[in-house]
Amino acid sequence: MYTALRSHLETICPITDADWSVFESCLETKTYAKNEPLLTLGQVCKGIWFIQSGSGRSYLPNDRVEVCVAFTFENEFVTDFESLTKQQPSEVVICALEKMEAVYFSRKSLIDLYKQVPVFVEVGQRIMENLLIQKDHYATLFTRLSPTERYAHLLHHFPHIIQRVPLYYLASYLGIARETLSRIRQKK
Amino acid sequence: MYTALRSHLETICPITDADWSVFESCLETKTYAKNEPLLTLGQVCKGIWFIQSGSGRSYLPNDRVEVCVAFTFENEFVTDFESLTKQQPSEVVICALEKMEAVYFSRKSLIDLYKQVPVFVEVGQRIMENLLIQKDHYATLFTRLSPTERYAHLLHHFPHIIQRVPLYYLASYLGIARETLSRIRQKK
DNA sequence: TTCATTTTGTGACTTTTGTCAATGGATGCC
DNA sequence: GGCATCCATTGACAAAAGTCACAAAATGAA
Repeated sequence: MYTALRSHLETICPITDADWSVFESCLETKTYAKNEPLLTLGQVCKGIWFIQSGSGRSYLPNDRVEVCVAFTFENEFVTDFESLTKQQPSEVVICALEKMEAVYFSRKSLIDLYKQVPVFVEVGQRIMENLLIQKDHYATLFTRLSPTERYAHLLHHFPHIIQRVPLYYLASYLGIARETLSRIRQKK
Repeated sequence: MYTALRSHLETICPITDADWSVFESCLETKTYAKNEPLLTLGQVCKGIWFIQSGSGRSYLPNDRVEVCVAFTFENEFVTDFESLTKQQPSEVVICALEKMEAVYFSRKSLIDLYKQVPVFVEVGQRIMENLLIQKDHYATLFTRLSPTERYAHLLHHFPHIIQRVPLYYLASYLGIARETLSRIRQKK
């Protein structure tokens, strides 16, 4: 069971069958219909999802307009990191962009796991490192590049995002108006 | 010695005198003149600095224009996280914005420390969590807010940055032209 | 102080992007 | 199939920010 998750983790650190079975007992499969929320506004995030199929969208519903902050796909983790670590109400909404099947594990079970099976501490560390580096790249995308360059960057480095995400969400993610994105795409 | 660093870490997790003395033996004081580099372009980052006095600036020298990506002050850590964790050449330059005194510890000594004194694993985890949340806020600053709002946000949440950083660096950090920042400040 | 250098501010103009309104196409539901 | 809704595109115009040129402060060194 959960072979995709296991092989994903094994790219970080080898895991023995015994260690894996401890982790496996914390896992739970969850499915979501298109547009169904994984986490709603103001809810305290209690765990982490690993997407087996489908995709997710994280957005800030605050202002008059939604702002998409992340898209997540197969073999990626999704959570509201700030709400999860501080156990405070979430400011983001996470919902299924497409019909989604995910493996879910709670923060509580993760904390226990860290005590029982130390190898997972290192795994968690590595995942957090990668998340931080990703966030940094995303931030850089906005400070350094013009809208046209931002789109070109996605096209080059993350073409699957453009293929699977509606353009009006993509525009929001890139911090530009839908119409501007339309014109950028025409020029190509 | 290094009381500022110790009390900073103790806000995260209590540390016994015995544990602290192990850590202390890894520490080294370094001083930098104004504009002196801590880390240059292409260099592999080997450690982490904790600023005791003064301030630092991290910037991308890539394009024709420098892009400031971070300012760091007393009681904050500074490093190039990506270069440090992947041990690859740095794409950012870190230099002293003002005359700086810092406590330095190497990645190598940190890895040893994690093995010898497990409490520091948790400390490291927490620091990384906070870094990730900070980065996320910075990224949001750019996707959600207009230049005027970005400046207002800094003024409200990080007034010390505005007080101590030259405006042309600040403009670069905010992703706007120097002149635009000048005009935003006039309007107030 | 004086001079040179660095940093900040202003005005005129250009370019880019946003906004509004309308249209066309696609999709899904009955 | 027909209809309604959602999404993407386009045009005209407005607003915002960038660029260039230059001036005014501020800073620092001799």
